Amino acid sequence: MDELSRIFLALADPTRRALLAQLQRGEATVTELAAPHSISVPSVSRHLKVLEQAGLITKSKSAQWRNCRLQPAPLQKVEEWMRPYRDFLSTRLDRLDAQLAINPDRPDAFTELEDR
Amino acid sequence: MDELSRIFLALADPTRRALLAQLQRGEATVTELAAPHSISVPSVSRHLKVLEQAGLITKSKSAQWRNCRLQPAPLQKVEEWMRPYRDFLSTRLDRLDAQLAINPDRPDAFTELEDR
DNA sequence: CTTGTATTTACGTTGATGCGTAATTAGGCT
DNA sequence: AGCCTAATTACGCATCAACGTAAATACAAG
Repeated sequence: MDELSRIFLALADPTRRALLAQLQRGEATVTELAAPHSISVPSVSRHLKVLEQAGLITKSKSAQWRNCRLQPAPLQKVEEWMRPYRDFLSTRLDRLDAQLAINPDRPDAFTELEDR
Repeated sequence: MDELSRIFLALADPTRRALLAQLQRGEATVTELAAPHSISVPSVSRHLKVLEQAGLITKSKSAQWRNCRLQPAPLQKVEEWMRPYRDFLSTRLDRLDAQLAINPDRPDAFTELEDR
């Protein structure tokens, strides 16, 4: 399992994305994070483990509490992976818009023209 | 299954990301997309179905061929989802303010935020 | 040392995922 | 019609993901 797959898989769950959203407000313990959810605390703990193994969060222990904190690196990796697509799709859309202004009946006649 | 989960789940597979990378070069049929991979054509067809249901590609049929093409909307949705995280993680002062708003009585709870 | 709290791990179940092979649908061609 | 190619769907199988309950671990305080 490569790193990007771990990151995307971690993000592919609404509960885990909600946990990340909670952590935007600052650090939080496991029970604090579990409170707004209807699922059990062990389930939240497992979700946090997935997020941790994806590098999206880190846990620092003080006594029996684990303070969870957001980490920026994985999301930066996602940005890097997306960059060529954003460049490609933006230029492609621009050219498609231009083509639609000229030939509104054949928007797909433009596809093979693009080589990068 | 919400839309973002479908998108992230579709991206959480190396084969599917490789298929998207191939489509950066333009349209391609199913067999063309399957050629560089060691898996079977039906498996690639199923992967493409996942990508299609996530909105990442569309298929236009001409005769018995399906021309697959990249679609920008889902990746833009991912960008939108990531934006608040990028803003949050970029500046340390924001984190400090957020932490003070949540835990005004425990100023030492965010001392770890100052490293890095 | 015992109790209470926070968290993780174990266990069993359920549903989803990924794969290859085989069968099926669909279109073009002679 | 018959045949060939492209693509999807059906089937069986193995693996993995998510959940709750229950047990286990870790730590602080009485």
